[in-house]
Amino acid sequence: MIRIHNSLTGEKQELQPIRPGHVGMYVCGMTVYDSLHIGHARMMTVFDIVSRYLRYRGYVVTYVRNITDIDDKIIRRAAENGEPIGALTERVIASINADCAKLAIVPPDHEPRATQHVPGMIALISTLIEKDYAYVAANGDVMYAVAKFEGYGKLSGKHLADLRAGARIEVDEFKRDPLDFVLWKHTKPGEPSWESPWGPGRPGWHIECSAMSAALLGTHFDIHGGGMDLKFPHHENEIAQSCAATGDRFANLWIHNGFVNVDNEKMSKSLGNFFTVSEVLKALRHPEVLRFFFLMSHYRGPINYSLDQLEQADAALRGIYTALRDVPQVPAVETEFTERFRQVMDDDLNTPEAIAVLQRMTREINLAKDTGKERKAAALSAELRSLASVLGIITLEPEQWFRLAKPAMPGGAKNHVATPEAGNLEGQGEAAVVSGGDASSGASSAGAGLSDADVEGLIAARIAARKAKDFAESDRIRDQLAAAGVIVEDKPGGKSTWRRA
RNA sequence: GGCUAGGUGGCAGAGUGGUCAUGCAGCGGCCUGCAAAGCCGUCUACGCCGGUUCGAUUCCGACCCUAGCCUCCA
Repeated sequence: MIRIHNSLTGEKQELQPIRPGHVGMYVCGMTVYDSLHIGHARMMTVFDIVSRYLRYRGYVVTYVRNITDIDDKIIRRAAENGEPIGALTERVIASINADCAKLAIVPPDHEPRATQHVPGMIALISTLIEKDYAYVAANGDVMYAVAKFEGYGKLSGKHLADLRAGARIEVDEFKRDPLDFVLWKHTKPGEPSWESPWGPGRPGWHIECSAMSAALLGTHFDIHGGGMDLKFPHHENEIAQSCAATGDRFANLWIHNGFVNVDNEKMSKSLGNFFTVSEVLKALRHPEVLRFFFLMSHYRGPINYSLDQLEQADAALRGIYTALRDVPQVPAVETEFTERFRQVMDDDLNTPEAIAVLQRMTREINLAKDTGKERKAAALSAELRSLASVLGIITLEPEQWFRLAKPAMPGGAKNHVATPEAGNLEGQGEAAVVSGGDASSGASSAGAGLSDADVEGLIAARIAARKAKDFAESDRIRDQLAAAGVIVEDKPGGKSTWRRA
């Protein structure tokens, strides 16, 4: 039984798919005017885990994650850049897809774009007007009449009266109620527009998701997700639109992921504490480190971004890969660890606890190796890899992992400056991090620059020296390797392995 | 002001009404030519005040503090 925290009720509830065995999930994706930052990446990773895990548990999942490709910010950015809107959005979408691929985020089944669903939005707005939930304001915009919808505020726990009392919104003379929101914006000079019964214009943000989810998942589906900040007003408004228009229940379960903070504050451009994925990946041995960092804490809580945290993720991964080294490949067999893994993941996707299970397995493997139980070590390793693959980690062969060097980062987190507002799409072409399959990788970023072959040569020389009991020479070579960022580990039987620091 | 999350050991971060989180760091051992890695052992916890209870970090109430939202935001 899988239980998930439902933002609508504030409690964990059992996942009971509307269609047995099938789960429909809609997640609010990106407005594509700038590259992916690590807050977005966490959201992507969280819902990637949800879909991966549900599939692992045997459900057929239809995962929809939309792309908002028409919006004020996009129009403004395109104008600033002096490029067509389509060129901007295509470029940004490509860069986001590249980042997601590095982070092992499985592409959703559908990535609808708002501009492809305008007719559906127009139909939805027409219905809302017919049912008297919406009206055409004097300025030509179509507004949603919030007061007409009885359940407004249920998701976010807000009351209309409180919202009005605390309203800091400038009073818009065209609105009947300060809380009413735009469904359709009448066209303004130089902006893209679509024909509609209310004249040329473009859709408001909230209606996009109502239309796209209905088009791909129907009017009643299982899971709706997104970032915490979308709870109000975006998701509240979606509910108001969809339920009012269709009379159906919309989403059963609402999942909201927590934020990535920097110095315990939300990342934001105004604070200048904003990190793009491509920038962060340059400081990491492998993108898996960032993914692991996200998984180290529960998806609903906030996480504080720091290089120190990433170091810990790197160290934790090293520990797991170390156990998997020099273990023969055998078929995976389920044990009590698998059972425990499912138990904790079934309980609201507890990835930190799932990682703890992997780490307990790591110790068991090491112990088995130390006591000569190689079959047991191999079996556990296979099981560990199998479980890790559900989380999308431990994707490399251990020897590949240990040949990757951690890029040199001068200074600490403070030197890890925020991305400037402009120009952070530059350099998308250069790979920030070597990929797992890249054989000749690693060496260049280590600074002292020993190739894998150089290292192997020195290791062989050192083994010979040790065999001859020339420990002075042996230690000299080890120091030489250490200076180049290579750590030697001697094994029983006169063998040695190595890894890059 | 309203709403929503939180406050756990040096750090990160789970969880539980009375035996272990886990990782990093520390300390003591084993192993090693010496290391490294690994293994074993070990130390520093549950914001504050009441209440329920044989017993609460875990349940209830008040309080303090932090973050987010209430305007576009993953």
